[in-house]
Amino acid sequence: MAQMRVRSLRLPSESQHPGTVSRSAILPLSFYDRSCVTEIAKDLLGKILVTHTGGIRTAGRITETEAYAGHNDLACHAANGRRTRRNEVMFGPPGHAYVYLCYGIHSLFNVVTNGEGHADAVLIRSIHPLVGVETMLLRRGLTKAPKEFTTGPGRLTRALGIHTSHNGSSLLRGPSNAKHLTGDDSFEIWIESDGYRVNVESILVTPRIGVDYAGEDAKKPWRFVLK
DNA sequence: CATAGGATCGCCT
DNA sequence: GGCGATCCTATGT
Repeated sequence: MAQMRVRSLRLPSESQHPGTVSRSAILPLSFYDRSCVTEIAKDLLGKILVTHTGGIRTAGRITETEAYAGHNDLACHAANGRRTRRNEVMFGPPGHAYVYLCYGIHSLFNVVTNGEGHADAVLIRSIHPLVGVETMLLRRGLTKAPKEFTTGPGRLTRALGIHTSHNGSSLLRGPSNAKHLTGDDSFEIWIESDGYRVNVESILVTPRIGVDYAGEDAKKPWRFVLK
């Protein structure tokens, strides 16, 4: 990966949640502003997806991603340059959230990559919970933590409180300190690195899930799973 | 305006 | 492994 400039983020007192480290770095624009979406999808494994609202932080380590390669990819919403109100955000600048509703129920979270006009995105399919487990369980309507409750693209968004109203949100900002704000006014999403290293042998590569309609593109090995 | 189908999940058998 | 939930999006008339 090209050298990237990271912005140091000093975490406030809430950082002594188990699983966090004293210092993390929000992924900068240069991380998302790259042309190889499969490379970015791989690089996102091991990073930490964070949401912060009303002073409450929830976060988990990314363990599964899928790359969607814009207009050349029949599995992508922007296949053949299709541009609609729903997928408009994908054509915009990198480092933003593309959140859309799937099967009428699930909000699916993607990060927009590559330069403006290139509708590339990475779908986040699973995280391992790290911060704010109680809050995430509450959002999932659970009282006790099952083995895995933030696996699956629909379940992780629900645990993190992400929904379609966050479509278009920038991922380049840190936490809002505006605790007096409520609901979406204070909702921030970002992805950070805590230095966790992923080695190539621990990455399982498979075709993407649920894209059988995409012909030959359905066979492309663009799903990445942290073993 | 009508309608088919979807980058899923959870519960059932 | 089957199926219902649940509703937006895209597309066609």
